[in-house]
Amino acid sequence: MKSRRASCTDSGSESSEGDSKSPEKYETTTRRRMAANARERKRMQGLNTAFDRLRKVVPQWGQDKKLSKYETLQMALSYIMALNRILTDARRHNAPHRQWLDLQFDCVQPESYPCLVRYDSASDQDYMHSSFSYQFDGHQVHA
DNA sequence: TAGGCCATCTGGTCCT
DNA sequence: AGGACCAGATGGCCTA
Repeated sequence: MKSRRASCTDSGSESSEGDSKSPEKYETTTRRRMAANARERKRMQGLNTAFDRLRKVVPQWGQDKKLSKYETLQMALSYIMALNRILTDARRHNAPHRQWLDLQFDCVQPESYPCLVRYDSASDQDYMHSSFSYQFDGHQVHA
Protein backbone atom coordinates (compact mmCIF):
# COMPACT_ATOMS: atom_id res chain seq x y z
CA MET A 1 0.00 0.00 0.00
CA LYS A 2 1.22 3.40 -0.89
CA SER A 3 2.03 5.57 2.02
CA ARG A 4 0.62 9.00 1.40
CA ARG A 5 0.91 12.21 3.27
CA ALA A 6 4.39 11.84 4.56
CA SER A 7 4.00 15.11 6.42
CA CYS A 8 1.11 13.77 8.47
CA THR A 9 1.70 11.22 11.13
CA ASP A 10 -0.92 8.59 11.83
CA SER A 11 -1.81 10.39 14.99
CA GLY A 12 -2.97 13.23 12.83
CA SER A 13 -2.83 15.52 15.79
CA GLU A 14 0.26 17.56 15.22
CA SER A 15 -1.66 20.74 15.79
CA SER A 16 -1.46 22.78 18.92
CA GLU A 17 -5.00 21.76 19.82
CA GLY A 18 -3.80 19.37 22.43
CA ASP A 19 -1.70 21.95 24.18
CA SER A 20 -4.69 23.37 26.01
CA LYS A 21 -5.81 19.94 27.27
CA SER A 22 -4.52 17.77 30.01
CA PRO A 23 -2.05 15.11 28.89
CA GLU A 24 -4.65 12.41 29.63
CA LYS A 25 -7.30 14.04 27.46
CA TYR A 26 -4.81 14.69 24.73
CA GLU A 27 -3.74 11.07 24.79
CA THR A 28 -7.33 9.85 24.70
CA THR A 29 -8.17 12.14 21.80
CA THR A 30 -5.10 11.03 19.91
CA ARG A 31 -5.83 7.37 20.52
CA ARG A 32 -9.41 7.77 19.31
CA ARG A 33 -8.27 9.65 16.23
CA MET A 34 -5.77 6.96 15.35
CA ALA A 35 -8.43 4.29 15.76
CA ALA A 36 -10.87 6.28 13.64
CA ASN A 37 -8.22 6.74 10.95
CA ALA A 38 -7.53 3.03 10.91
CA ARG A 39 -11.23 2.24 10.60
CA GLU A 40 -11.59 4.73 7.80
CA ARG A 41 -8.64 3.23 5.94
CA LYS A 42 -10.15 -0.22 6.30
CA ARG A 43 -13.55 1.02 5.17
CA MET A 44 -12.06 2.65 2.08
CA GLN A 45 -10.06 -0.50 1.34
CA GLY A 46 -13.30 -2.46 1.42
CA LEU A 47 -14.85 0.03 -0.94
CA ASN A 48 -11.89 -0.25 -3.31
CA THR A 49 -12.09 -4.04 -3.21
CA ALA A 50 -15.71 -3.75 -4.26
CA PHE A 51 -14.70 -1.45 -7.12
CA ASP A 52 -12.08 -3.97 -8.25
CA ARG A 53 -14.67 -6.75 -8.27
CA LEU A 54 -17.00 -4.56 -10.27
CA ARG A 55 -14.24 -3.75 -12.78
CA LYS A 56 -13.76 -7.46 -13.40
CA VAL A 57 -17.34 -8.00 -14.53
CA VAL A 58 -17.77 -4.79 -16.49
CA PRO A 59 -16.71 -4.59 -20.14
CA GLN A 60 -13.48 -2.74 -20.80
CA TRP A 61 -13.07 -3.23 -24.53
CA GLY A 62 -9.38 -3.83 -24.44
CA GLN A 63 -8.64 -0.80 -22.34
CA ASP A 64 -5.19 -1.44 -20.98
CA LYS A 65 -5.69 1.28 -18.42
CA LYS A 66 -8.06 0.39 -15.62
CA LEU A 67 -11.30 2.29 -15.36
CA SER A 68 -11.52 5.05 -12.83
CA LYS A 69 -14.11 4.72 -10.08
CA TYR A 70 -16.46 7.11 -11.84
CA GLU A 71 -16.02 5.33 -15.18
CA THR A 72 -16.59 1.97 -13.50
CA LEU A 73 -19.91 3.11 -12.04
CA GLN A 74 -21.08 4.63 -15.31
CA MET A 75 -20.05 1.54 -17.25
CA ALA A 76 -21.77 -0.76 -14.79
CA LEU A 77 -24.95 1.26 -15.08
CA SER A 78 -24.97 1.11 -18.86
CA TYR A 79 -24.00 -2.55 -18.85
CA ILE A 80 -26.90 -3.48 -16.59
CA MET A 81 -29.29 -1.50 -18.76
CA ALA A 82 -27.96 -3.20 -21.90
CA LEU A 83 -28.40 -6.67 -20.42
CA ASN A 84 -31.89 -5.77 -19.32
CA ARG A 85 -32.65 -4.60 -22.84
CA ILE A 86 -31.39 -7.87 -24.29
CA LEU A 87 -33.67 -9.87 -22.03
CA THR A 88 -36.61 -7.62 -22.79
CA ASP A 89 -36.12 -7.93 -26.54
CA ALA A 90 -35.63 -11.67 -26.42
CA ARG A 91 -38.80 -12.03 -24.43
CA ARG A 92 -40.77 -9.78 -26.78
CA HIS A 93 -39.70 -11.77 -29.83
CA ASN A 94 -40.68 -15.06 -28.27
CA ALA A 95 -37.20 -16.42 -28.49
CA PRO A 96 -36.37 -20.07 -27.95
CA HIS A 97 -36.03 -21.15 -24.33
CA ARG A 98 -38.86 -18.78 -23.54
CA GLN A 99 -39.40 -20.19 -20.07
CA TRP A 100 -35.80 -19.72 -19.14
CA LEU A 101 -35.80 -16.16 -20.48
CA ASP A 102 -38.96 -15.32 -18.56
CA LEU A 103 -37.28 -16.48 -15.40
CA GLN A 104 -34.17 -14.41 -16.09
CA PHE A 105 -36.29 -11.42 -16.99
CA ASP A 106 -38.21 -11.59 -13.72
CA CYS A 107 -34.96 -11.74 -11.83
CA VAL A 108 -33.66 -8.46 -13.22
CA GLN A 109 -36.79 -6.39 -12.75
CA PRO A 110 -36.32 -3.34 -10.54
CA GLU A 111 -38.95 -4.58 -8.09
CA SER A 112 -36.73 -7.60 -7.50
CA TYR A 113 -33.96 -5.25 -6.42
CA PRO A 114 -35.60 -2.41 -4.57
CA CYS A 115 -32.36 -1.65 -2.83
CA LEU A 116 -30.47 -1.32 -6.10
CA VAL A 117 -32.82 0.55 -8.38
CA ARG A 118 -34.95 3.27 -6.90
CA TYR A 119 -36.53 6.30 -8.43
CA ASP A 120 -37.15 8.57 -5.52
CA SER A 121 -38.14 11.47 -7.70
CA ALA A 122 -38.70 12.61 -11.24
CA SER A 123 -35.22 14.09 -11.25
CA ASP A 124 -33.79 10.70 -10.36
CA GLN A 125 -35.57 9.25 -13.33
CA ASP A 126 -34.27 12.03 -15.56
CA TYR A 127 -30.79 11.33 -14.29
CA MET A 128 -31.15 7.63 -15.07
CA HIS A 129 -32.29 8.42 -18.58
CA SER A 130 -29.50 10.88 -19.15
CA SER A 131 -26.97 8.32 -17.93
CA PHE A 132 -28.49 5.50 -19.87
CA SER A 133 -25.72 5.18 -22.42
CA TYR A 134 -22.25 5.67 -21.10
CA GLN A 135 -19.62 6.74 -23.57
CA PHE A 136 -16.09 5.75 -22.85
CA ASP A 137 -13.28 6.77 -25.18
CA GLY A 138 -15.45 6.42 -28.23
CA HIS A 139 -17.15 3.25 -27.07
CA GLN A 140 -20.72 3.24 -26.06
CA VAL A 141 -23.15 0.82 -24.55
CA HIS A 142 -26.48 1.23 -26.21
CA ALA A 143 -29.41 0.28 -24.10
C1' DT B 1 3.76 21.73 -15.80
C1' DA B 2 -1.29 21.28 -15.36
C1' DG B 3 -4.90 18.29 -14.60
C1' DG B 4 -6.88 13.85 -13.29
C1' DC B 5 -7.08 10.34 -10.01
C1' DC B 6 -6.32 8.59 -5.72
C1' DA B 7 -5.16 7.69 -0.54
C1' DT B 8 -5.34 9.59 3.71
C1' DC B 9 -6.65 12.63 7.47
C1' DT B 10 -10.18 15.07 9.71
C1' DG B 11 -14.40 16.85 11.76
C1' DG B 12 -19.31 16.54 11.53
C1' DT B 13 -23.57 13.83 11.71
C1' DC B 14 -26.34 9.91 12.51
C1' DC B 15 -27.17 5.51 14.56
C1' DT B 16 -26.82 1.71 17.97
C1' DA C 1 -19.67 6.44 24.04
C1' DG C 2 -18.18 4.60 20.05
C1' DG C 3 -18.64 3.09 15.27
C1' DA C 4 -20.15 3.94 10.41
C1' DC C 5 -20.58 7.04 6.93
C1' DC C 6 -19.71 11.21 4.51
C1' DA C 7 -17.56 15.29 2.41
C1' DG C 8 -13.83 18.61 2.31
C1' DA C 9 -8.89 19.39 2.38
C1' DT C 10 -4.40 18.04 1.24
C1' DG C 11 -0.64 16.18 -1.11
C1' DG C 12 1.54 12.38 -4.01
C1' DC C 13 1.79 9.97 -8.46
C1' DC C 14 1.14 9.71 -13.31
C1' DT C 15 0.31 11.19 -18.00
C1' DA C 16 -0.34 14.28 -21.93
